[in-house]
Amino acid sequence: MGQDVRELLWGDAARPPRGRPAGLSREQIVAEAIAIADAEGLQKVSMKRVAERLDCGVMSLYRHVDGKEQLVALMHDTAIGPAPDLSADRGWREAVAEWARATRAYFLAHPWALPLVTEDRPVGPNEVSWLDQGLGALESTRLSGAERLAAVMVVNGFVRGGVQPEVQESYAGAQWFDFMADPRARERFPNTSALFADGSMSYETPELSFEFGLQVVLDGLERRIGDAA
Amino acid sequence: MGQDVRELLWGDAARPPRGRPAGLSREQIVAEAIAIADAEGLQKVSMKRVAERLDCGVMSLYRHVDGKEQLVALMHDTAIGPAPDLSADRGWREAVAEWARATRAYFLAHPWALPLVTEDRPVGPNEVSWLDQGLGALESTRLSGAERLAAVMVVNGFVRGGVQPEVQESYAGAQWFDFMADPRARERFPNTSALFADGSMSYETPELSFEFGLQVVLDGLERRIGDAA
DNA sequence: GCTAATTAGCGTAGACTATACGCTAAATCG
DNA sequence: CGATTTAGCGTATAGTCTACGCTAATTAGC
Repeated sequence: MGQDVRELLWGDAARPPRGRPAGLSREQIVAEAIAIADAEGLQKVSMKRVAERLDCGVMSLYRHVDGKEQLVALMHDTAIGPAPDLSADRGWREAVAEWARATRAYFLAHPWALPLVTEDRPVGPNEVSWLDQGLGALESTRLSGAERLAAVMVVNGFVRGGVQPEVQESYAGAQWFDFMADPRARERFPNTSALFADGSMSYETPELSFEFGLQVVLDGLERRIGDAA
Repeated sequence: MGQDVRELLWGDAARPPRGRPAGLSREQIVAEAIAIADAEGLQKVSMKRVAERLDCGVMSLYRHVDGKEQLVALMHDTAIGPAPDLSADRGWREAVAEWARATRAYFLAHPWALPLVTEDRPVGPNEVSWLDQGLGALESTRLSGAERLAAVMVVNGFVRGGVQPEVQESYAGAQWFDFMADPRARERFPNTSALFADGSMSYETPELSFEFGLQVVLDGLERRIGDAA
């Protein structure tokens, strides 16, 4: 029931008019799974929990979804949705910046997706549309295909890395305090403890850090691109 | 037995001379877990498998490790090891480049660590040393503390993002082919399908993509830093 | 050397997972 | 009215992690 990439991609649903009509739908299942993940985290998403929410038997889910792996992949592709349209004529720099900000907004809205995208997993059509828009943002430049791809991955990697401390307890939390509390930390981790001491690690203004990093990346791209479009 | 950060950080093992002596050690357990992950992937690492390799009962592991979560955290911190010493006087640019290349080498050697580092998890002392060295590489610059931190995270994010397609089947694999095989792909994902058509997505020369991205990031940093040290 | 204290090893059991199989119910087609 | 097709789902199986409590091995103090 639906590992067919074609159906997932192009929406050739083609509901067969024979047989018992479905009460459940894949969309409902995925939506409920996303709701659980948003509220309680990805690891609280189990087939049982999803079935309870939909008031159906656990095995009924498998009529609409191949298994948990596919369900999780669908969660991501559904939650991220189609990429924003960047075809406006603002020039590549602002287009890439918008792409980066939109990506960041997604991970802030659905923090559970962050570890997910690093996993080896099937890619969905919406995610492809994001890649496509990212590449499109660089269309006006004279970068080669491989360079454009590399550029999108630089931006994407930067966004993910920057969002992580915003989204996860451990980074901003008491963890650093434990490390830096020991007096020997000054000797062993001098740079980190200095940063910690002056409050630079508190992540109180994540937007500023993000914009700083973004401008760094864009500056680097601009130098490689040469001219602005 | 040992969620004590202190012991983990500073090696204050302080084996108590009373009681039955230990036949197992945390180091052995972690080493065996790493061996499994290297050979078969992280998800093949179970307490049972580790115990089998060590020829001991499953619950014996819990005398040396708090639980699976801590074990996995220890795997990463042990596998990555202490950061390379970058205190040579090559200037910040080459120091950051070395840091990035070393980070990439780690993920290539232990691909299972890639999804791991994106998870919300306890950070270990070796990982802190990497952060510290990364910050140290930028010591000669006039960047503020927060900016240095942001810079390290840009580089780190870039490395992770760039390594992912090198390490995972799905990215270089038949997945893209499925998407791009359909004639409608040209219309819906024009930029991606163009890249796919001319072979730019085959990831045949990952080093080149990596170096391209790295230079982009370094150029961006250089512009923010102004002078080279 | 004996006893108490301390620690390591680990078997059992419980509470979770995901999912393969096969049955039953509900719909349409001929 | 069958025959066919599909949906819903109960049961059972094979995993997972780990809390608890017992036994064994060692040392400290007497």
